[in-house]
Amino acid sequence: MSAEAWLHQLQQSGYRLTAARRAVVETVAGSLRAITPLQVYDTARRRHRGLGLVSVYRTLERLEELGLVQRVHQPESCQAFVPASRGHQHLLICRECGRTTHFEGDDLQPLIHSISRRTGYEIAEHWLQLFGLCEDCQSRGKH
Amino acid sequence: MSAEAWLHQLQQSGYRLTAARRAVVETVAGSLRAITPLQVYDTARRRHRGLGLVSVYRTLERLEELGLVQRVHQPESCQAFVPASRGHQHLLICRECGRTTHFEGDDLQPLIHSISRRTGYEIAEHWLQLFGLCEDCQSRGKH
DNA sequence: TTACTTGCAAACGTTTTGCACGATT
DNA sequence: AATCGTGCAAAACGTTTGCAAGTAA
Repeated sequence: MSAEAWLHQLQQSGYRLTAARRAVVETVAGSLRAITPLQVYDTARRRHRGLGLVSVYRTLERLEELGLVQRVHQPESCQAFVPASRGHQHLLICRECGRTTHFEGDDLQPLIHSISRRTGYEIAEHWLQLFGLCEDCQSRGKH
Repeated sequence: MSAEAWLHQLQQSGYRLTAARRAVVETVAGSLRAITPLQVYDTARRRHRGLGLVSVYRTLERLEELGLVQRVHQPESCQAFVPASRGHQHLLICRECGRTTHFEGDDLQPLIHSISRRTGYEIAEHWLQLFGLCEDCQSRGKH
């Protein structure tokens, strides 16, 4: 989804369109990689000089509420965000560059049912994440 | 695995057995729930009054290196630890009380291969986590 | 005796909050 | 004009580091 669509959705939700929000949205909506608030700040500042780090946090929070971004959990840190997928998808993350790709999960329902029956847990949610190297980082490593 | 076995393994790995380590190990090894360093500190202090929070962090770090504990990533926070499973297992976590259960993953290899082929990523690791309510918390909720 | 380990205090990096000013609607 | 949003500064967290004193081997 494009930055414009995100901005539109923010506005539809009763939020005002400001230079700070535009800068953050335009930075994150276009990102293929998981980026941290500080990285967003550094990049978005090129679009809006006066941007404060606080506004990055506040905008990311709103975008997360609206389901437009999601936090990416990784072994080393859980501070980065990527544009969210529509519907339930799983994440494939490059350990090197943070590039993320969404994919449709195989049908995990049979497994989930079986675990639920076996353990007595009522299962509400699941995360499936794959970590590896994207094509670019593979070839970069071979040089 | 028991606290004794953990202590033994620490010693085998060249670490000294101290009151601080004993207190932390005895607290974490017996835990069925994911607990944070601060929770470990509060609990372990009952066993060893002079314990410092710093030693909790340092001991958890060692235990993680030795593969005796693992960090649990959850939507709200990624600070908690549980005793690790032997071999590759997946986690089932109670959203309410943090109780964790390990389970053998279904065979995800076919899925992983197919994603790898489709995306060009070289996949090195995967996480599968289920979130829900354990039996105790389900019945507690019904009262 | 030696080297490792400790707890304290201070430093750190990240995230949140209070607030007066500024901007959007 | 009214409210919402901003950036700054400061506070609040969780975690790490430097260090002198204490302890296991």
